[in-house]
Amino acid sequence: MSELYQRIYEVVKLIPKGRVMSYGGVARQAGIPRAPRLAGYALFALPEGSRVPWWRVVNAQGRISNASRPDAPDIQRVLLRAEGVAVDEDYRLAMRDYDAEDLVHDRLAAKRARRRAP
DNA sequence: CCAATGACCGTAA
DNA sequence: GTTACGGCCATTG
Repeated sequence: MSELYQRIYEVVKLIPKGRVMSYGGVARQAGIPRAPRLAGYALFALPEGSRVPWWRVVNAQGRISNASRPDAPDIQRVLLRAEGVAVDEDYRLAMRDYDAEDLVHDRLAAKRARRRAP
């Protein structure tokens, strides 16, 4: 597994329950601003029993676009709704309310600061 | 090595 | 609010 994938997984793990992030946002916070598609690859490559909350990642339009399997969008919607995220019948949600990029950015900054001066 | 591929993004209309 | 298009870049064949 590449080091890049690990960075992506670390970011996704920081998304709190009931919040989401775009693929581009994940890529940015992982330090690969021009490779949002890579986030998709990384999630596609996730093993079955992984603890990475992949369902909290949607596209920048606030829409579930998961084509890994035909029924994947429905699975993802069920998981999100179970956390209190309102997803409509067209698999869309309000990014304005749920985007956690700033939050994750702060958590990463705090983590880096702590590592620098424990 | 080159070409195709894709859980995408930003901008433009 | 939408959809369409060009660009991105690591992975795959």
